[in-house]
Amino acid sequence: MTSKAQTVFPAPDHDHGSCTSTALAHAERLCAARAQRLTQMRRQVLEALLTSHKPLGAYEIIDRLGAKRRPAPITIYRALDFLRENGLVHRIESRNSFVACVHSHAGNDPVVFLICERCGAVGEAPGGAAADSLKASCRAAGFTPKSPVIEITGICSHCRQH
Amino acid sequence: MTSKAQTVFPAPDHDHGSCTSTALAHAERLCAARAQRLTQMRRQVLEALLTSHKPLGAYEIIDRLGAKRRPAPITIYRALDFLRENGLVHRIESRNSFVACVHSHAGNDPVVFLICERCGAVGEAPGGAAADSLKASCRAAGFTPKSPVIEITGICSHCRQH
DNA sequence: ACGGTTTTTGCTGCAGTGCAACATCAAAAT
DNA sequence: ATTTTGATGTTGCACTGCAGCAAAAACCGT
Repeated sequence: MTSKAQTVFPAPDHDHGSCTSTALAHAERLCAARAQRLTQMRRQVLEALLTSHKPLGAYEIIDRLGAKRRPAPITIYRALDFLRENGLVHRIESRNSFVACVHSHAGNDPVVFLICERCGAVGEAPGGAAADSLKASCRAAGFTPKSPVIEITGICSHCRQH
Repeated sequence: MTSKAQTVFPAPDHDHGSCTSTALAHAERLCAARAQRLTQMRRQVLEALLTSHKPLGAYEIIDRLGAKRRPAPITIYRALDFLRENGLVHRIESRNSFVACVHSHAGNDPVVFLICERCGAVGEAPGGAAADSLKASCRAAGFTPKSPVIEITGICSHCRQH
């Protein structure tokens, strides 16, 4: 079961470097396939999110690539918009912050974000099962759903053990 | 089925006045029972949310009670904190705004917010069924959940018909 | 009614979020 | 080569949300 939990919450000591470069390579392939441009700026923003492995706010992102010249907030938001449109980044609504997406999402099943209060890590759990009952609730209310947001705060498996 | 949908999305032409005063009376009873003080400020903020029947941001709330003297944002947030702690108001995370709660929530089942993109109305659907599968997802990830946030954007029953 | 305590509100200031409008510059299409 | 599109830079602004302190109001025991 530990192995299963790790697919959602990577161990704190896992190989950041390799998972970052894997994700970057995937982003490049995906953009190439779609004729979308993964520019310097966009790549840097994605990279900042990948290496932090936690949700970051716009200003935190600026701080992390601010060595040379600090881009304005709007620049970050535009890069984030692009990355979100291409499914490379998610927005955490309850935190006004953003995380890099590590999976390839199966179909358009909604994702459940598990947000650790202690360490700030965010895991993505499959939401297929919950989606069915949510759709039923929507139907009962005569509501036509578009994008479901499911965010759960709590304590992650690693923090739990201490 | 229309009657069922109306329990989640009240008809645009329903009797605001009576549902507002009912909710206010309920708030008063609840605060009295808990020895909590429903002060002028708090009451006014709740009233603004009830009469609007849509989510409002802090500044919008200020505008609605600003006739006489405009309270500072912090005053509004404090009133909102109080109202939320007592379950009279919910925060819509994906909008940074707040709605008055119209039901008595059964137990601590999570609520599903259905947010209409067209008219801005927010309905509260029961989330008991979805909660079970979400809890299962959490367990599988070794995650101990606290407060689930479920918000779904889409088109409500009334807007659908036009 | 009095003073003391607690709660609530007012006030100032600040950091972060997020967008609009416009200018500039580079790449792609014609 | 020219036009069109897209990306970034710049300025400015409005909203969100809280910290810290001071003043005012409500509560309570005597």
